[in-house]
Amino acid sequence: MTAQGAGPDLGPAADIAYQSIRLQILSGERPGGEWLREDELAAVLGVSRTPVREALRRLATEGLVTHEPNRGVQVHNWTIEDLQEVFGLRSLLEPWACAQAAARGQADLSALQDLADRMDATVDTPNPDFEALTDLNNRFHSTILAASGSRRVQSLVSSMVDVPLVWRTFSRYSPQELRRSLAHHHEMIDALRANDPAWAESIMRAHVQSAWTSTRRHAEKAAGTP
Amino acid sequence: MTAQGAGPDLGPAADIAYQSIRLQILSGERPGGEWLREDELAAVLGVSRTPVREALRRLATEGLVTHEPNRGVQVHNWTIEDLQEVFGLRSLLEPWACAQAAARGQADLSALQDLADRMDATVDTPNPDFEALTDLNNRFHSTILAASGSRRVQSLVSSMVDVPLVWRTFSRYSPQELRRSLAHHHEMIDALRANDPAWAESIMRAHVQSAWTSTRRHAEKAAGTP
DNA sequence: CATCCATTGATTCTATGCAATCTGGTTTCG
DNA sequence: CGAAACCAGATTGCATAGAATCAATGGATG
Repeated sequence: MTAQGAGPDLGPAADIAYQSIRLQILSGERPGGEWLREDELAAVLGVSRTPVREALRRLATEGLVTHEPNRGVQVHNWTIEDLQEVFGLRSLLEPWACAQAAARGQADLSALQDLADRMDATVDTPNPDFEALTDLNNRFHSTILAASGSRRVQSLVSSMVDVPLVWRTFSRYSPQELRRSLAHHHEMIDALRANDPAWAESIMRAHVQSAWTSTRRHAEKAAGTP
Repeated sequence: MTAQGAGPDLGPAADIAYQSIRLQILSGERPGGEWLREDELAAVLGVSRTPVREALRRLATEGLVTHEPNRGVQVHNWTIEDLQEVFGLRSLLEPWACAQAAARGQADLSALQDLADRMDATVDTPNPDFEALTDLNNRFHSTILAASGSRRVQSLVSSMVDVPLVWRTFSRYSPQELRRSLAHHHEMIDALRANDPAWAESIMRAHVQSAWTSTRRHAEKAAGTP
């Protein structure tokens, strides 16, 4: 379960629809290109079409699905160019947010430390739980974004961070990449504690860039063998 | 009339509702803090509540209104901190997009030249039409964003650029600021023509930052005398 | 007199029915 | 035989009615 940081603030039924459809897409249950019919989703989820429509519109603004007027919505087909675009923006926004957080000095360092430690512990098991790892990672990044003091950048990034979740799963990381990623987290905490914006920004950028390299390699390999 | 670059892709009624409500907010007809009742808007606009709801949800994601569950939506009250946040993000995203456009070299230079020239002509009249100027300016920035090749950054910025329109009106610019702003536009075209990403990025950042300084001065003065 | 609770009014949220629109296949005409 | 018009099916878009929820008011009670 990927606990989302920014609550959708919708009604109960619309919230159910949003969360369920989003999860079905992220889990790969609804592959790219598939048409999402309002009727079918409403029946499956046990709600009416109205909240389903709201959820779909929201997912469209987040880029998870594309909405064609009078046609319907289909789940977005992710190309390498899409991933490059998303990581390009993340590598711009997240470092900036991290620098802001360092400058303000209001980051919840103990929470970050806790999350980083728990990620260490999760990796140090025989069969790491990559879902739990992803969840902890999301919460780590969310906490930093929250500390930036900009609600806008928070919602902007959080709508992008889980988008390539199908690709950027930790299970594809090499042990070396995994260790490096966790080390980045600890270094970020140190940079924040030192109130050093430049440091915080740099290490976050390195973090995102390295993730992009891993993801690209994975995506290119997958594109070669469809 | 502020022609929006990215079409909302909604139905006819929902589109009408979106455009109308958005304009009423931007024009100041609906002041900050006012509650937007679905019934009243539907009656005024001559459509049903359903498309009005869609429009409101969209405006909420764009930050023009805030949506409180089971309470309704009210138009956002803009603080100086909000403006700072928006300009901070613009000064991050727009220069990046400009650099991307310069690197790709696919910008529609003739269109940009035309827009910049028309802005010059508009300013060179006895009583400049500031609305037309704002429209041309929006289209100039939109064109550059489109040339960046990233649809995401395009929609991200376009949802922020017209937000503080009540504040960032050219009518508050001094003649010197106005000339400088127009000069920036021409310099951007030169940088794009030279395929010089660093130059393009720098001049765009200067452009946004100078706009922020003008806006801040105006906003602070207005805050002092409510 | 202050506080708590119930009731009321207004508004959003959900459900459902109808109209508008698009796709695909069939027919008809040149 | 090819192409354009057309009809049928399905799906979205819109409208409206009922259900759920919240703030506010008034009265009862300690």
